[in-house]
Amino acid sequence: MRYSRQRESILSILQATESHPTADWVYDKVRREISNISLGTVYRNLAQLEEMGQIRRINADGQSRFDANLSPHDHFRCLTCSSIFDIHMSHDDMTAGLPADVPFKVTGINLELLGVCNECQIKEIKGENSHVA
Amino acid sequence: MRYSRQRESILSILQATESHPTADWVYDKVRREISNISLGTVYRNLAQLEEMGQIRRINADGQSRFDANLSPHDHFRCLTCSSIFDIHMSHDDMTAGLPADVPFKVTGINLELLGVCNECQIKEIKGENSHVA
DNA sequence: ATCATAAACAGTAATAGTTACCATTAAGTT
DNA sequence: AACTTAATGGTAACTATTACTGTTTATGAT
Repeated sequence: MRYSRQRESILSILQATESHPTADWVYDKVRREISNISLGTVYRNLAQLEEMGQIRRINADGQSRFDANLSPHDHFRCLTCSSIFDIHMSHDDMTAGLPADVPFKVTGINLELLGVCNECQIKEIKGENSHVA
Repeated sequence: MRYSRQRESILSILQATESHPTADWVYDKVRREISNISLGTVYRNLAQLEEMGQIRRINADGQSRFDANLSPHDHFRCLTCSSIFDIHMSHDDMTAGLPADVPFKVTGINLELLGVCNECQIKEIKGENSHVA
């Protein structure tokens, strides 16, 4: 992977915020530094940075949001305004005694495990989908 | 809410599967019963059923998936083929001793709390966003 | 049973977020 | 400095979803 000013700028913008921004928000910000940067470049680099494990993708409603904070943590998402807040709490605490001191009205939990299913692992061994991401 | 054959059909299709289908999959299925049903009708009804709490929406990658199984459970999503599987396990077990007997290679957990943030609760009281979903 | 009302519809157009394409630029190597 | 090719900017295309509009239909009242 070759260095690029665009990617560096995108990453540092993400690292400087705690707001879990969308690609569009990043685009607006990075344009102040690189005025003619293309939106496609922003998307491409966000995908690459995710692939390299330098940022996390959160998919809320219809949009991706990005987070450069790699310390293990979870998120609270407001169903009204779509804001995302960091939650630093053990999963046990979260599901057991749900937040009393937290200014959120929590109405639901989405827990999702990610990985590779059995069938895909088998195919992987057979080399059948080396072409799949 | 008025009865409609279309909505009934959509709901019963969802209740008959464990595959967490997309709107498009539901559309294909329901067309076998109501051949001229419109895709817009499928989307509208899925949104209404969700609103009424009769189905759950799961948002994976760029698409919504739907689940009529209302018993509390979580999901495993394959990063390769996008399949979603039900996980019936306590959150404690899930995050503590992660699945050993399960045929998934688990590489990540997304836990997301949903609800209404402090700011939105205040606005709600003031009646400022009665127009917001 | 007929009628009136508006919810729900089918069909289509429009939108939003994202990806693909391609000619040009520039990072890194020789 | 010349070369190779990853990465870019600009634009077109694509996919999932929503909005619009005239028509149909469920349902409650006459």
